[in-house]
Amino acid sequence: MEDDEACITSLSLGLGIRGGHVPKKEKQKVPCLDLSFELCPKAEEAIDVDQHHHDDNMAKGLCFNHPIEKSPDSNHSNHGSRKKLKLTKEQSATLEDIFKLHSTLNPAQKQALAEQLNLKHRQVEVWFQNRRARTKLKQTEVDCEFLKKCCEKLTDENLRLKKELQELRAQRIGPTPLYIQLSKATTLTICSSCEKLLKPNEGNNKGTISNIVRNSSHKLQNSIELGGI
DNA sequence: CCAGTCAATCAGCACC
DNA sequence: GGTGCTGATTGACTGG
Repeated sequence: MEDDEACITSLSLGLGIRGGHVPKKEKQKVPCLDLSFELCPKAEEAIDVDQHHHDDNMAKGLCFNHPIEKSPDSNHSNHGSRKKLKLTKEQSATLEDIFKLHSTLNPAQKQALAEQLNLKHRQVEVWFQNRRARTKLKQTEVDCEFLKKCCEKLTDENLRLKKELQELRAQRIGPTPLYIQLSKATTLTICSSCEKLLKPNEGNNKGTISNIVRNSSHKLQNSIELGGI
């Protein structure tokens, strides 16, 4: 794929920027790496001392990730507990840099990066997997927080608008406390200006105080709904 | 079917 | 000892 080439170049650039002082190994042969993967830790250590400039971890004996030690059939422990690889600052920084550019890598890129960092292909793969998962998790948390704030704002706004509406209604109606207690349904059924809603026998009661209040309040309601607010 | 990815989970380690 | 971070494993899913 043409992408491979381009991306490998960018990987190399990334690494060049970050770890300029680390010379890119001249055609570091895979067999060499593979050999180390197949050796038991001690044997590998011996070879590493000879062949590789290793990082702090290896110097401290902290670089433990060996497939032979954790072959698929030997589930967890060959010899009790496993040690955990801790990436060096430089390794982490390089991985981070590249992750910023590409959150996923193709196999060739992973291999190239693994060789650059003295890691295994699988380790790079796992690192990117975890990084993606944790980035996603963080983003989800951020989104969640954002939505929570939005919800709070909308609730406040809703409350504020309700209050405002209530105040406006009270102002227009004047000092008649009856109106506030009237439900929309009630005002609609009794309104004289809205003939289709008017029940036939309600005409008789038009002149009562309560109906006058209801009528006026419904007229106000209509005007508010139609264009006022 | 296989390789790659993801989600869930485990587990070691450092820090408090 | 509890907790957070992070490397590693496993199983399910998916596209080619």
